Amino acid sequence: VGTRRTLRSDEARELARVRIRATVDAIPPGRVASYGQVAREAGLPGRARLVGRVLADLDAGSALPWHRVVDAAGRIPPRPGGSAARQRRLLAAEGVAFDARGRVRLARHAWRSEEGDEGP
DNA sequence: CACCTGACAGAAG
DNA sequence: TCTTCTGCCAGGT
Repeated sequence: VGTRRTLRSDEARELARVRIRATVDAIPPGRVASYGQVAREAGLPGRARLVGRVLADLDAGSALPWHRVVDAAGRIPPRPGGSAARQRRLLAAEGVAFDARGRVRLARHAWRSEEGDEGP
């Protein structure tokens, strides 16, 4: 192997990304998870921003359900690119309900990795 | 190499 | 409920 000095950290970073993508992919339809939650589920507590980076790097054709990731309060902050509207549409299509303020009703749609896909 | 930005979160006031 | 501040850390300039 030619360049082995950064191999270790590169591998670690790649592993983190893979785990994050796998976690997002595990969020069932009609449910949402926060960035922080995804990070924790992926075994990377406190690294919500990394989750954001990974999602931001996804290519348009990705099959990952990125729209099921919202912020800790169920909000979908306006992002450059206008993906917020698309996200709302995708979530609504899955039956996700929003409150008057435009926040996802976490009480009904928060993902619980432990349980199946049943809600309150 | 220093410095800044960002698909975040949690504590504090 | 909102603002400010601190933690975290990968990437870019």
